[in-house]
Amino acid sequence: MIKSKAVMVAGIIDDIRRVFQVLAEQSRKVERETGLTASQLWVVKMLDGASPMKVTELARSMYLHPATMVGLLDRLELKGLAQRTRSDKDRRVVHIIITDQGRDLVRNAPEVAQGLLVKGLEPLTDKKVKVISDGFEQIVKILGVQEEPPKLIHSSDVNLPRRRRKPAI
Amino acid sequence: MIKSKAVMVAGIIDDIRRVFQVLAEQSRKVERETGLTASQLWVVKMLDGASPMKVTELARSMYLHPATMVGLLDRLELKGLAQRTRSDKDRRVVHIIITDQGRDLVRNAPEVAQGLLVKGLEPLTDKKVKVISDGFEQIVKILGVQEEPPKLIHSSDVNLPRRRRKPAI
DNA sequence: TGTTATATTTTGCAACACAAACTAATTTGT
DNA sequence: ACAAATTAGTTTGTGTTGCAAAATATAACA
Repeated sequence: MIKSKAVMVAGIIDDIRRVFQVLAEQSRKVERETGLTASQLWVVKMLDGASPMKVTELARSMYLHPATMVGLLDRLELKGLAQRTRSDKDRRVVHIIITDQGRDLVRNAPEVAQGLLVKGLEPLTDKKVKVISDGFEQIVKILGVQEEPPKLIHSSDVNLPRRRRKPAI
Repeated sequence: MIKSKAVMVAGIIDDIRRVFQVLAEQSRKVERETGLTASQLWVVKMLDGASPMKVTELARSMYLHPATMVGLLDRLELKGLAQRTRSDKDRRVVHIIITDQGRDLVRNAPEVAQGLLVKGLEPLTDKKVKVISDGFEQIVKILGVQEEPPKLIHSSDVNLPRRRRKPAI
């Protein structure tokens, strides 16, 4: 019997849920092993990709509130993985840079999903991998289109603090 | 130019990361709208699928620690979406049932990813949907195999409290 | 009967995530 | 030039998640 589209969609959603579960559990395991939470590791990786970054840039890239990012950075700085520097050009902004220790960590970080997936996808033929890859791109596109507009219409006030209320008195 | 397998694998990992982001953001939006966190909503949906359920059953089905589930249930009970009943057969166990209000909520719950995906996948041909579906199944299988053994070897003590230490005195 | 196992709960802790308010610096309007 | 508005980052306060360890209460076993 051939599955109907509705059934397949339901299956996809269920699969996503399961992937979600497994990755969450994985990240908890990594946390126990390395003392770094998934969020923290992600920030470090972000910095590894592009080093000085502003607080707001980082927050937006992770869809987080700036206040949340400050907390994350506090902990990372405490662990010596990132460092804050006040900008000279504009003294309001803070440049976050990754430390050597941070880079080391990224090198040796147990790749959460990566290791599993690389190993799991290894034995498949290129063609099969391509099929999977295309499927994911499709999903990202579907989820992405819905996600972009609010950011572009008014040029990114997503996850930034709401307009400050007039201060009392 | 044809992508190498390594590049495709990297792409898949990046796509998963992006799906993760989008869903996390979605769930925060739903939380703002309904006052229910993703975890809470998920428990209610679980109960909607099979009501009465034991605390431990629920915890295991969500890969959570029983203590974590207790907190979730406290909040759900407070909101009148679930209800606890002590079993008569075995007075240690607690049966969790979903309330009418809980069922209502599930009916009208803004389907986090579901809505987006159903709408996004709607215009695609059955064949394309199948390709995507197969891809996800593959990923789940890859992530799953690595994940199963610890549960099966000793018959599921995952996420159950560790052996209690001999009580002091 | 006493020991051991099971099911749930309580307590204590750390991280995450946000909103609101605050400080300091910069830009804009007049 | 200077007051008002904006921007960047931070602090403070609140609620949720998640776990481990210990506490309870009940059941099963030896």
